[in-house]
Parts: sequence; structure tokens; C-alpha cells
Amino acid sequence: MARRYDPDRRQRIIDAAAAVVRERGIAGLSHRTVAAAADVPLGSTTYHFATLDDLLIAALRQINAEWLAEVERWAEGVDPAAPPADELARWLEEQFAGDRARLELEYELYFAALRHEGLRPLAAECLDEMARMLTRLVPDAAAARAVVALIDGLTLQVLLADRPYDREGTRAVLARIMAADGNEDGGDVDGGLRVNAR
Amino acid sequence: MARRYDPDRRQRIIDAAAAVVRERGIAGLSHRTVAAAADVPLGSTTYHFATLDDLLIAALRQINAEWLAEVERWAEGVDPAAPPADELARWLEEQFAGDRARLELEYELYFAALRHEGLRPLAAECLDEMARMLTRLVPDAAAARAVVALIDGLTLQVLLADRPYDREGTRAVLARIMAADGNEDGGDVDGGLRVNAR
Amino acid sequence: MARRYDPDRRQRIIDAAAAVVRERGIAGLSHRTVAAAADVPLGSTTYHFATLDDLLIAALRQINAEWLAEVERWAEGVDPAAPPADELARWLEEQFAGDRARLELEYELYFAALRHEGLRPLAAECLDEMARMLTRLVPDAAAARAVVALIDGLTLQVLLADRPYDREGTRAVLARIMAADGNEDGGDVDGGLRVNAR
Amino acid sequence: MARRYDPDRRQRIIDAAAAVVRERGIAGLSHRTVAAAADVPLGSTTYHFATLDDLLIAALRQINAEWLAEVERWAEGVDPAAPPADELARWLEEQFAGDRARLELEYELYFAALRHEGLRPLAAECLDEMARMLTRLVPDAAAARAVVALIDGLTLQVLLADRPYDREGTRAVLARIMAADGNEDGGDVDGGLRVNAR
DNA sequence: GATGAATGAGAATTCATTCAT
DNA sequence: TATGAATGAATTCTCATTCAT
Repeated sequence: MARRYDPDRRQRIIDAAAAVVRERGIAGLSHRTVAAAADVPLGSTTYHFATLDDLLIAALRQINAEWLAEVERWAEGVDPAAPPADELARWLEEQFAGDRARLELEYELYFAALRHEGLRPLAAECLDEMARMLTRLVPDAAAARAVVALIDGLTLQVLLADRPYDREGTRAVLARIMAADGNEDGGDVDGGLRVNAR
Repeated sequence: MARRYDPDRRQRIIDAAAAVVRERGIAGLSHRTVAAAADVPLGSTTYHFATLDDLLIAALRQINAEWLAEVERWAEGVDPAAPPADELARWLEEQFAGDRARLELEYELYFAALRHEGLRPLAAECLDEMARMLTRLVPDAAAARAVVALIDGLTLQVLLADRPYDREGTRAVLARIMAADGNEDGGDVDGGLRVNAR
Repeated sequence: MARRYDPDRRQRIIDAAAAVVRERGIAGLSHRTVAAAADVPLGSTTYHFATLDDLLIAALRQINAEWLAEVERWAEGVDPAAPPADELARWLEEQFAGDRARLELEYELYFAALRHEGLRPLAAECLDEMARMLTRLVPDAAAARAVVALIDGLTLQVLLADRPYDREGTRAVLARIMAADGNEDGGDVDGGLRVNAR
Repeated sequence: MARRYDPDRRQRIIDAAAAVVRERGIAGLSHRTVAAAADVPLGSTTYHFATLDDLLIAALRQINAEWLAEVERWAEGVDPAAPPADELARWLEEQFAGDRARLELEYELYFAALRHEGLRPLAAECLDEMARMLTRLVPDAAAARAVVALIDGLTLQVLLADRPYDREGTRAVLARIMAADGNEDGGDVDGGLRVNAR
């Protein structure tokens, strides 16, 4: 290897690691795979990242940032006058129609964070950011978190159960959740919910 | 060791595998760890399960069945007259107050299924079963799936973000979702809920 | 490698490990060096010995046993009528004139045991055995241990300081130590020591 | 880091190396550990010490000097009128009751010197110095060397065999050894000691 | 049928040293 | 001169799987 001087090598390694995770999942990340993907000697990866965890965190941080930036771009482009439930339901449809790998990636972070304390802050930050972005569209923070939860849960179902996405149904549920009065029975006193609520 | 005649060895191996997954996660599963946990020679695990994947699937199937049975026990014990949102919110509180490892386990299955095609049916079955059980409490299948989604998403948030569980908020959102009259703003009195709630 | 069936492979690995330690010292022991010396695949060494420590202990145990057997042969051949100090001093001379590597080996065990708890029992056993064997020649166990200590200390000096062995001086000191009456000034009250003691 | 002008950096590195050896043994010494302990960039350690061996020797030299200085302080403080065997036996007791790590350190030098030619002079010097210091207390150089040997051997036994230190027994043996009249059975009053002792 | 042994690939790290800046 | 980066060899250990018995 005649490549002795190489600034941004660190970044190149991160990029390679992100690519590996994207293609083979977190489980596919190893010093070897990253070194190969970055076209860098094995020792170089351990030089820049003392442990594989450090590298994993760096890679996921980058993946996450990209994802969040994209969500933000979308959220900012939403017409404030349009019914947010419609917008969200349509956006989800696009997501599900798109690259499955992209979605998998996001959830891999969540699940990895379950067993891996070091990733917890990253996952938490991601969840919080999602909720923050959604506050433009929903009445309050609590609703935003609920919407995030619903989205995450629905995504799981789509990814795992190969069930087709039901845009209209999703829209309806979202609309309920986002109903702004903080009164779960939707604002006026009706009998239907009273039954439920008793 | 000298245990040559040993029916149920296969089952013992599965039990041991489930125990290993419970304690160390899916990543901790290997022929060696299982053999040690089952107090069985190494070759025995490969004899009864041609590949490690077979063993993993068997173990997860068992873990899953136990989990679903428990959920079912709970669902059947719910007072049909009580507001289902209250019941669900309280049940979730118990789950979150209990053993974190138990919950992690469930989500580990989802995680694995993301990248591991062979586990997909198991995960799908689990999600479907959850929805099926909830249909006792909610107006229709769509609402049940939405509730499952919300639960899964909330669980992720609790597990990952160390945020305390908000029972009242959750109850409110659940109540909204379950007000499944097809009118998302819940504004009129309809019979959909009444049926369920009776 | 077409050598699938190979009984005594375990023993061959131990032999190879002992040879490696003999030639390159404990620090030279690695899975690789042993595998090469035993002409065995790398994985084979880790199969038979879960950790390198296990292998090291097995090798040292063997080396030790050989050494102790040799000492025992000598001890049993000593003329009981001859002055033991003479015999010991002569034996030491032979040792020092012989293979330096052989002696180094013995002391490497001692020193390795200093930092390595797992080797402690082996080293202790070796010291104890030496003392036990010498009890044929010395008045009591305490004297035997003192003789062992003296021998060990002298050996260090010979090995480390390249100082020639002084057989007559050693004989004299040994004779003193072995003087049997348990009275350190040799039995009668004399002025010699008193002078010293001033 | 920003410490560009830094005289005594060399010495700081030595100090750090000595500290590393003290805490983790010779095997724990590496450029990295030293650099970290000295809070100095990695390259700095290789700049000041061409090879790791150079650094090791410097560290051991320092450790040794400290140890010998301490022994000397003790030796000079010994009451010349008191029986030297008593003093020595008591001093040993203090050593053994004290910090085990301190003793281990000293023997680690011996260990390393066995296989490492470059350390031989250091170890030899240490042994010689010990003997020299003891000549204040014992009749002659030969006796001093014998006492050093006995001490070293006993120390090994205490460190390795976890056997409690027997002060009285040790005192007795020391007294015998120091009764250096050349008459090994010490049985008659002769002038040998008187000469020495004057 | 059952199992201890075998094996080769791969895992994460650590490291002494060299070198471009 | 000083140093951060680079590197390739070596470290221990784990493992899924195969196979001879």
C-alpha cells in the first residue's frame, strides 16, 4: 500500500462502515468488512476506532443524521394548511413503497440499542428528534410522541408481516390521535366514547 | 455425559437455547453455549439441529409461544365491562414495571426477523396473534392492529429512551384509537363502539 | 491436512508446548508457535485447551514433573553415609555446569507464578516437593526448606550474575544450615557470634 | 498535547513506564500504555526511546535504584550492637507483611533478566549491591552472598507458596549462616568468626 | 444413532515500529 | 524537533460445521 498520506481517512472509514451496515446490517460489521470496503489496511480501522463499538456508533450516528435530515426536509415542506394526517399517511406510503433496506436500517438501530447500552443515546435522540419535527403538524408533544410510536409500530408490521400498507386506515387513526382537544373522545360529548370511557 | 438414553433431549436442547437467548440475546446463541447450558455434548446440538438457524428458530418459537400464552391469559381475564383503554394502559404499566429483559426478548425477535428471512413468519405470526387477541377489546381488526402498533412503538420508546411511562396519556390515546367509528374526529355518536363496549 | 484421526494429539500438543517453552521461554508460547511445533492446525490447540493459560499450565506441569523426577533420582542415589552438604554442593556444581536453559526453565516457572495466580499451585508444589526430597538428607523439614531457599537463591546468582560457582563455600554454608541441633550458633556458647552481634 | 516545550519529558516517560511496570508487570509495558500514563503522544515515547527495550531498561533501572536506596536506608539504620540475624529476620517480616506488589516487582526484574540479556547487568548489579550492603552485618562477602541467596529463596517461597513467614526459624538459619567461621558444624569455639567480626 | 475430535475461517484487539508532515 | 497517522504482523479466542469412530 503506497498510500501513506491520506487525510479524511477517518471519514472514509465511517462512510465504509455505514455502507456495510446498510448492506449487511449491524451484524455484518466487522473490522475486516470495513477495511475491505474502505480499501484500507485492517490496522487502520482499529487505529482510528479503538473498538468496533466506537466505529459502529460513528456509522450509526451518520446514518441517523442522514435519515433525520430527510425527515426534516419533508416536514418542512408540508403544507401547513393541509390536514396533517393526510400528509403523514401519504408520506408513509412513499416510505413503504421505497427502499426496504432504508427502513430496515432505521429499525436495526433501535433493536441494536436494546442490547447495547452505548447506542441507547443515539436511539433516544432519534426518537426525540422525530417527535420534535412532528410538533409542527400535531397539537402537542404528547400527540407527537404517540404519532411516532404509531409510525414505528406500523413500520414494523409492514416490514415483518409483509402486509400491504393501508393508507386510508392509517390516515383515520392518525387523525384520531391528532385530534387537538386532548379529550380522547374527540371534542364533543358523545355517547359512543362514553361507553368506552366508563 | 453417560446419558446415552435420553428421550426429550431435543426438547432439553430447545429449552437451553431459549434460556441462552433470554440471558445473552440472540447474538449469544452458539452451539457451544447451548450445549453447555443443556449439559449435552457439543455434537448433540448439531445432531438434532442441522444448522444453528434451525435451533434459533425453535428457540424463538418457544419463547414466543410462552409470551403469547401469557398475553392471552391476560386478555381473557379482562373485565369486558371495563373500558378497554384503561385495562390496556394498566397492563402496559405492569409490563414496563416488570422485567426489562422480558420485553427486550420480544423485540429481539423482531430485530432478528428484519434481516433473517426465516424468522419473518414467526414475527408476523406474533404480531397477528397479538392483534387477534386484542379484538376482544377493540371495535375491529383495523383498530386492533393500530393498537398493536402503538403498543410496540411505545415500548420502544420506554425501552430506548428511558422515559417514564405515562399511563394517563397512553390511556387517552388508546381511547381515541379505539373510538373506531370511522370518523376520525370522534365527533358524533355512533354505534361502532357501543357494540364493542357492551 | 488429511490427518483426521489422531489420538494422542492432545499429548502431542502438550509436548510441543513444553518444547516451545524450553526454547523460547514462557513469553514465546502462543497458539501459533505451539500449533507450528506440533504440526497441527491452529484451531486444534484451542480446541484441546480452551485458553492459552490452560495450555501453559499443562506444559509447565509436564516440565516440572520431569525436573522433579530427575531430582528424585539423584536424591535416592545419594550415599546416606556421605556428608549431605558435600553431595549437595557437588550436585549443584553439575547442574551449573550443565545446560543453562534447563535451569532457566525452572525459574521461569517461579517468576511466571508471581503474576499468574493459576501457576501458583504448580510452583508451590514444586517447592514443596524439593523440600520433601531433601528431607532424606537434612535433619528436619525446616532445614530442608532453608536448603531449598539457599539453592534457589544461589541459582539466581549464578544465572543472573555470571559469577562462578563456589563449591567449597556453598558446601560450608550448607553444612551450617544442616547442622542438626537447632541451635544456630552451633551448639555451644562461643564468642564468635557474640563478636558479630556487637 | 499542546505541551510543545517540555524539558524532563524524557524523565516523565521513564516515571510513567516505571508506574506501568509496577501496576501491570513487565508484560504490561507497551508504548501505548506508557504514552497514556505519561499523558504524552504516542510518537513521543518512540522518539525518546528508540525501542521498547530501551524504555524497559530505563524503567527497571529506576525501580531498582529506588529499591536499593530503601534497603540501604534500612541497613544504615540497623543497630550495630544488635544481633544481625534478629534484625534481618525482623526486617524480612516487615517486607512480607507489606505490599506484595513491591516484592513482586523486584522479582520481576530477575525473571526478565533470565531471558533478556540486556537486563542481566542490572540484575547482577542489584544482587551485588544487596550483598555489599549486608557486609555491614555479616562476617564476610561470602556470607553476605549466602544471606542474599537465602533471602531470595525464602521470598520466593513466601510469595509462591502462601506459606506464612516463620521469623524465628529464619532467624535461626540466618544466625547459622552468619556464624562464618568456616567450621560448618559450628561446634567448637574458634577464632574464625572473631577475625571477621572485628 | 450419537459424539468427541477436528478444522479453517474469522472475530476483535494490540502492538512496535516507520514515516510524512 | 516532534508527532499523528499508518501499517502489517501477531495476539487470543470463538465458531459452525464436518467427520471418523
